[in-house]
Amino acid sequence: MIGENLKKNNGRGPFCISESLVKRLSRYHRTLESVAGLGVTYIASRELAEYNWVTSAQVRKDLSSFGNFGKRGMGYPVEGLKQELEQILGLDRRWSVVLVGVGNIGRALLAFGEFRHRGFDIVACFDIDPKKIGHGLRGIPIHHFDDLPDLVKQHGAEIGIIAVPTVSAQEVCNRLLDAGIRAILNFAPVRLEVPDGVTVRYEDMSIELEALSFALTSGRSV
Amino acid sequence: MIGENLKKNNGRGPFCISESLVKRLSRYHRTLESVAGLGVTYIASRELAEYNWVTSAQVRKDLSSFGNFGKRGMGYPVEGLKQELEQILGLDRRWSVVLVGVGNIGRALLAFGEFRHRGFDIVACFDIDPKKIGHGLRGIPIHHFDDLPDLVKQHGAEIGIIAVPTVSAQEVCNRLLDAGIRAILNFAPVRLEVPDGVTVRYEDMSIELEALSFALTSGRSV
DNA sequence: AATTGTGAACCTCTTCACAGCT
DNA sequence: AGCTGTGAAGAGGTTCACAATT
Repeated sequence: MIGENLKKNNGRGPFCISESLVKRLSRYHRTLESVAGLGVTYIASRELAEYNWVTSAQVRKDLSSFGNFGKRGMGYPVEGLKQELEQILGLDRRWSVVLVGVGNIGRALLAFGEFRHRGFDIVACFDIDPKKIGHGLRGIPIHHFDDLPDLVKQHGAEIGIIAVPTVSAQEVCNRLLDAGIRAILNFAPVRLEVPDGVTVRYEDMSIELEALSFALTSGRSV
Repeated sequence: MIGENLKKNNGRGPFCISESLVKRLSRYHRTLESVAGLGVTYIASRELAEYNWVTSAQVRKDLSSFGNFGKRGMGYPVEGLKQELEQILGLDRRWSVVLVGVGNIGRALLAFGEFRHRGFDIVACFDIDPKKIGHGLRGIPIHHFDDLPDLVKQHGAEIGIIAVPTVSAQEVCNRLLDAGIRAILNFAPVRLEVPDGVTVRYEDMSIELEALSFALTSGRSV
């Protein structure tokens, strides 16, 4: 969905980037993190490609939509490219995240240390069940959902995670938008209605298992 | 990646189905489950489309790759189509799943009741940490990883979930393949090397947060 | 000699538009 | 009249292949 050459519209404009491109950039970034640890200073598109199961042309095209980061004959400078990707992806800072719904998924996400490690801090979580309020999990307090706006403002949170039952997801989404949240990770298996300028990503683990079920049943790979 | 009309190759052949098509079929199935509960008997492609944020042509094309399930002038029979999709997706049975790695993600998945609800039973889990062995979680025993082959056979498990650190993922994958597993859900952020006929799905929650980070940083939607 | 950056070709998936049923 | 099923057209994303550069 790249409308035009992004280099000519750097950081501006309403251009839509394909989901797959952003995911690939994230993976390139991880690869760079790990090879940087090994002392590698330059990496060719071919190597970056092998690690991520894409073609080298894909890597070059992906990177070239954001700038000319490589040196012909040498490849890409590992540290430099890593930093460029961090700027592009917004990984050169930490993000405050609020979590709504402390049921099975919610608790699982709180236990999942990887988010913090990747720069995303769950600063507060919310539920409507009075029995859950107050009992902090892993040092993160559980608040009543009504206190959402205050706490979002207080923590400067910019990302919301929805981990409530499907029927409540849209309502929770609306409240998050009211509180100023513009980016949502939704674990409820339902499409959310949001205005322009708000990004929603969907995480649906059951659907991945169903894809495996399909593959085993049909004998086709997916 | 639909090679040819699937109706003419029904259930046979090495045809590859696009990831997005399978996911849409799963969503259609869920929609049918919920409208079936409301007593609706026929549903038009337009309605099915609205629930899932796709076009009605997309719905018709998707379904028509597997058969002629609709009645012109009326739409699709809810119950009939639901059953067809269950057959196509392999959701007309239960699946036995083994989970490898009882760290944060592993425990989270065990706590996540949705899998069982959708027909996937985690029948055994595995770890290499002797301190964890034996202590069952939610009635599911934790075995030593060495016992994997026996228990896979014993339970007739066909799906494996990998929830171990990145460095061990490929090794665990190989052992799962040795044990006869042909479908894997991998939570480690690394591409797995597998032979033809094996399906791997990747689940990477951090990458979704990074996509949100990108959207907020760049002002572009994803 | 090696590797990037990129226009063009290619391929896959989505949407259009309408013939064909009910 | 209403809706499906589908060939054709369109859009978007990927790969090819080569000129440009170090």
